[in-house]
Amino acid sequence: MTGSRVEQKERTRRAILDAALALSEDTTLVALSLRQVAKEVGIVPTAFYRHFPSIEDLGLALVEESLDTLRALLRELRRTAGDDFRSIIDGSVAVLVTQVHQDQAHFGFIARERFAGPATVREAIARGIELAERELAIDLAHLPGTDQWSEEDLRVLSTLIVGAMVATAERLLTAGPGSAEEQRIAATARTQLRMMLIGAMHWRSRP
Amino acid sequence: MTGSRVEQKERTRRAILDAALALSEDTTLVALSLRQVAKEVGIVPTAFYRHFPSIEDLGLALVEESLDTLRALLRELRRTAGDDFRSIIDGSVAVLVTQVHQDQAHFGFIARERFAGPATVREAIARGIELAERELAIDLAHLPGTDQWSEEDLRVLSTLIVGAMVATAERLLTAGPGSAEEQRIAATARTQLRMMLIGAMHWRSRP
DNA sequence: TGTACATCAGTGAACGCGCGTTCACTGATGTAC
DNA sequence: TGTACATCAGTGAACGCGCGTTCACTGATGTAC
Repeated sequence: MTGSRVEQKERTRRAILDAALALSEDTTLVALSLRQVAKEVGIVPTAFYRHFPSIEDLGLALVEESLDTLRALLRELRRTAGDDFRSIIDGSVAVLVTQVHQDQAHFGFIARERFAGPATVREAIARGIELAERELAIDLAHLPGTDQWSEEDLRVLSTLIVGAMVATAERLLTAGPGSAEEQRIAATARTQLRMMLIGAMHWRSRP
Repeated sequence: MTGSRVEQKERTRRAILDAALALSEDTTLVALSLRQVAKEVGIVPTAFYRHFPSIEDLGLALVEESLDTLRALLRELRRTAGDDFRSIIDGSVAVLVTQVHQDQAHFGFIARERFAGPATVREAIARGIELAERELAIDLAHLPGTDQWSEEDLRVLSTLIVGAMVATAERLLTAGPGSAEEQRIAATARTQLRMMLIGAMHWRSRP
C-alpha cells in the first residue's frame, strides 16, 4: 500500500512535535535538547534530522501550529457571536474556555514563549495578538453606541478587551482544565466584559 | 580599613546578579549557565560558589529583588494617589512609566519568568500580582459609587485594572524606554483606566 | 506475478565542546597580641 | 607600632556527562520492468 512509508514518517513527525510540546511544558523552547526530544519519542538522536534541520526549526513549527490554534479561536469567537450583549459575552467566554481546554498545550506554549521565547517567536506571537485587536476593533464599530467613536478609541477598547481575554486564558491554563476554579475564572471574565462594555456605552456620551 | 573585604565581596555579588539579569534578558533563567555568568563577571567559574550555592539560588535571589521592585511600584502608586479620578489615573500611569523605565531589568525578568520560569518562581510572581489585586480592591472600596458593591465585584474590577496595568508594563518593556511609542502606550493606558472607571461608576446603578 | 534496483527512516559509533562540581592552592586582607 | 597567624575571595587543574553534529550503515518499503 502506497503512502504507508509517508504515513509512518508523518506519524513520527507528529510524535516529535507532541514530545517537544510536552517537554517544554515546564520549561522553555530554549531549554529543550534534541536528545531529550528523541528519547521521549523513542528514536535515536540522529533520526531527528530526517524531520527537522534543527531544534530551532522544530520550535518555529510549534509556533506556526500554536498560532493556527490562536487563529482558530478568533474564527470561532466571530462565528458564534450572538446579537445582544449578554449572549455575545456569555458565548465568547464559553468559546474561550472550551478552546483553551482543548488546545491547552498550544496556548500554554504561547503564554510561555510570548516573552521568554526567541525574538522571532515573540514577534510572531505579538503579531497574532495584534491581529485579534484589529479584528475586534472592526467588530466593535458595529455595536450600537460606537458609531461616533474615533478609530483611536475603538483600538484602545479592543486592546483592553483582548488583554483581559489573554489574562483570562492564562488564568485558565494556570488553574488547569476541569478544575473548580475554572467556573470562577469564567464568571470573572464575564463580569469584566460586562463592566468594559458598560464603560464603552457611556464613553463620550457622558464626558 | 575594616569592611573593605566585605565590601569587595558584596560588589562581586552585585556584579553576579547584574550579569545574570543582563544575560537572561534575551532568554530565560533556565537557559543560564554558571560559566556564562562567571565569564561575564570576570571571575573563574568556581569563584561563583563563594556567593551562591547554585544557579537556582541565584535565580531565587533575582526573584526576590524583582518582587521588591514590584512592591516598591505598588507603594509608590498608593503614595502618589490624588483625589479626583483624572489625577489618580494620570498619576498612576506616570508612576508606572517611570518605575518600569527605571527598573527595566527587574520588570523584564518578571515578564519572562511569570510563565516560563520554574514553578516556585511562577508562584512567587503570581502571589505578588495577587497582592496588588487585593490592595487595589481595598482602595477601590473607598471610591465614590462603590459603597454598595459586593466584595466579589470589587475583586473582579481590581483584577481587570491590575491586568491592564500588567499588560501596559509589558508593552512598555517591549517598546523600550524613551521610545516614541512610550507616549502612545501611556495615553492608551490612561484612556483604558478612564473607560474602566466609567464602567465601574455605572455598574449596578444602571442594570 | 516476479525480480532487480532505488529510496530513505532509523541506527550506532565517534567527535569535540561547554557544562556543573571537586579539590588543593594562593595571596591579599583582617585580627590578636 | 610590629609580628605572627587566621580568614577567605578568587585560582586553576581535573573529572565525568549530556550536548549537537558527522558519517557510514541497515533493512524495510516502494518502483520499474
